[in-house]
Amino acid sequence: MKKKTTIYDIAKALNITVSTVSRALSGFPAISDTTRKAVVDMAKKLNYSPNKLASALKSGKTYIIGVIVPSVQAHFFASIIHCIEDGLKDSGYRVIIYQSNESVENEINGVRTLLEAQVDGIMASLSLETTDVSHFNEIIEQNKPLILFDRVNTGLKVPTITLDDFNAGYIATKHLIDKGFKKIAFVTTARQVKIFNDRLEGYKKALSDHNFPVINEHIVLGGLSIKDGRFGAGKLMRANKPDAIIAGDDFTALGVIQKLKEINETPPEIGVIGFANEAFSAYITPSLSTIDQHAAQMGKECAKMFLKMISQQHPYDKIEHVVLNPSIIERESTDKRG
Amino acid sequence: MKKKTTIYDIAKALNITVSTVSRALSGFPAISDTTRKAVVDMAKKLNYSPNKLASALKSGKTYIIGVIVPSVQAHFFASIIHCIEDGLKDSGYRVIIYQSNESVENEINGVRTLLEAQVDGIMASLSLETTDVSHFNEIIEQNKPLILFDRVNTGLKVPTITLDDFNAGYIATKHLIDKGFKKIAFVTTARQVKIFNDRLEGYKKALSDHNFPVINEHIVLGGLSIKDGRFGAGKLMRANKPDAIIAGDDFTALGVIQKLKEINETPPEIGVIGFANEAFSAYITPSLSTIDQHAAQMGKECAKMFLKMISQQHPYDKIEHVVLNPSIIERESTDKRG
DNA sequence: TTGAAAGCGCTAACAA
DNA sequence: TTGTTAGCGCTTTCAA
Repeated sequence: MKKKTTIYDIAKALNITVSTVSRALSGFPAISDTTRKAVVDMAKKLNYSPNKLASALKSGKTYIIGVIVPSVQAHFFASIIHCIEDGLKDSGYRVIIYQSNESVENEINGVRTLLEAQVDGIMASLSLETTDVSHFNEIIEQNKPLILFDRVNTGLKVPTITLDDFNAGYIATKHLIDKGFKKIAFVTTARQVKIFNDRLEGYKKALSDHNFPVINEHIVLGGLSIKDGRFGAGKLMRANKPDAIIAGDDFTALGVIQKLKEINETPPEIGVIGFANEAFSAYITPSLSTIDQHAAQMGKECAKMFLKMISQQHPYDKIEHVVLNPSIIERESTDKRG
Repeated sequence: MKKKTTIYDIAKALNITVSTVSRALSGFPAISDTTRKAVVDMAKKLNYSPNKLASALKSGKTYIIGVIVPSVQAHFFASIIHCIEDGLKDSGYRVIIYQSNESVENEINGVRTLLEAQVDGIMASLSLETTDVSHFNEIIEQNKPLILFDRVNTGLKVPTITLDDFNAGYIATKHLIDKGFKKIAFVTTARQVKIFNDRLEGYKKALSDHNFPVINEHIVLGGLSIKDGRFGAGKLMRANKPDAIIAGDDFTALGVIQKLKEINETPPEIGVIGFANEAFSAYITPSLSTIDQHAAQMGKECAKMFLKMISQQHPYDKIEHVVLNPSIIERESTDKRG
C-alpha cells in the first residue's frame, strides 16, 4: 500500500515549506503565480488528494451538514434531500443523511453521531415518536445551525420550514365540499404530531365554516399505512357511511381506495383525497387527488435558511419561520360528476 | 459560544493524563475500574462529546463508508441503502450517500469527495453515462474496499453484487410465452449498459429457445422513463403490432400501460411486464407484473462483502462475485385469460 | 512573498 | 496500571 502524498511531499519536492503549499492550494492571495503554478503542477504529478479530516480538525469546519429524516424511502423526504443538496453544493457543503426510521432512539443517536462527526449544521424532520426534543439542544448550545422542517416542534427555538397544514386540511375538505360531497370522514394517525393535528383541525374548521357537523365516528384515529387505510375505510363503511374520505397521507389513501374498490364503492363514487403526492399517486386507478407539499421548495428553503444562518455572526440572531402554502392536485378520486 | 470539552479537560479535572482518559473511554482493558468509572462520570458531567475527526485523523479509520448511487429517489436504491446501513451498523460503520444523478461527472466528483473525506470504503452503482471507470482506480490503489453493485463494470477488478440480468430478461420473456403471448416486443435504453444489454439478450435467447423469431422492429431502443414508455408503445402499435411488451424498467412499463389504455388496448389484452418492482407497481391499474431485483438481499450482501474485505489483510486478496437470482412477480398486466 | 512553528483533539508506542 | 511524548495532515499567526 503506497503512502498517500501530503503537502509535505509537495513541499519537499519543490524545496519550499508546507505553509506555502497550503496557501498555494487554498487560493491564498499573497502567493506568486510561479509558486502557485509549481505547487499545483507538483500536486497533480504526485497525485495529491487533500485530507479533509486534517483540514477540518484544524479549521473547525467540515463543510458537511447532517440531515435527519424519518426515511429516504418516502418520496417526499427523498425530494427534499435532493433539493437541499442542490441548494448547498455551490457553497461547497455536502449533505450526510441519517434515517431515524420513526424512532426517537435512532433520532437521538443521529444527533450524537452527526455532532461527533463535527457537521457544520443539522436539518431535521422529527420522527413520529418524538415528543421530547431535548436531544437537539446540544446542537444549539454548540452554536451550530439547526433547522427543523415539515415535522417540527415549537419547543425548540430554531428556524423552521413548514407547510401550512391547517390550511392543507382545510382546502382538502373544502375541495370535497365544492365537489358536492356531504359526509366527509377523516382517517389519520392517533399520534399527537403537529402536522397531522393541524390537518385534522383544518378539516373541522372547513366543515363548520360550511355548516356541516363534525361527526366523531367519522374521525378514525389509527396509523398511517396502506393497511391502516383499508382498516379505516372498512370501519367507516360499516355504519353511518360517509360519501368521502380524507386520508392522513397518500399511503393511507391508497389503502382506502383498495378497500372501497373491493366493496364496489369505487372512487369517486366515494371521494378520496390524500396528502403528500407520492410517486404512485398519479398512476393508481382511480388516480388520487392529493395535497402537494412542495418538497422541492421546502428543500430549497432549508438550504437558503442554512446559508443565511451561517452568514450571521450568531446563527440564532433572528429566528425565521417559513410557512409554505399547500396546493391541491385534483385527480380522478374526487372527480364526482353531477 | 462555550468551548467544547476535550479529553484534556477530563484529564485535568481528575488529575490524570489524557492517555488514561483516552484508554478509559475506548474500553482499553488495562485500566482500573475506579479510574474508568471516574473518567466516564466526569465525561458525562462535563458533557463530553468525542471529536471523531481527531480520532479518525490519528487512527486512519473514520468508520464511514461511502455509497454512490444514481439517485435515492428510485425505490430500488433507497432500499439497498437501507439494508447496507442495517448490515453495517452493528460493526460501527456509518454510511454516507452520494448521488450521481446518472452523470459521470458527478460520479467522479463523488469518488473524489468521499476519498477526501477519508471514508473507509466505497460501494457504487454506476451512472448510465459511465463507460470509462478509471476514476475508481484511486480507491483500489489506496487499498480501500470498493464494491460494485447492480450496475457494474467488468473493467474493474473488484467484488460485485449483481442480479442475473440475462436470466431476468429470460424469465420475463418466458413468462409471457407461457401466458400465451406470441409477439413479444421490448422497449429499453439505447445505452450500452451491461444490465440492460443482458436483459435484452435474455429476451432474445428465450424467444429462440421457444422458436419465436427475433424481430428487429419489435426492439425499441430509446430511454427509460414514463415518456419513453409512451413513445415506445406508440411506435410499436403503429405497425407489426406485438401482443406483449417488455419494458426496461417499471417507469417505462408505466408509460407503456398509459399509452395502451389510451388506445383501448388495456393490458393484459396486450401483456406488459417491467423490471424493478417500484413502489407504485403493485398499485397501478392494471397492477404491473415485474421482475423483483431483491434490493434488500443485495444491500445485505454488500454489507457482508465489505465486512469480509476488511477482515482480510489485503481487501482484494480474493475477489468474489455474488450473483442473485431474479424472481418474477405476477400481477394483472400479464394475466391473459384464455 | 515565504518560512517557522504551534496546535486542532486524539491515539499509541514506549517507558515507568 | 498509568504517564510521556510524538505525531496524524493541515491551517494560521507571527516574523522575516
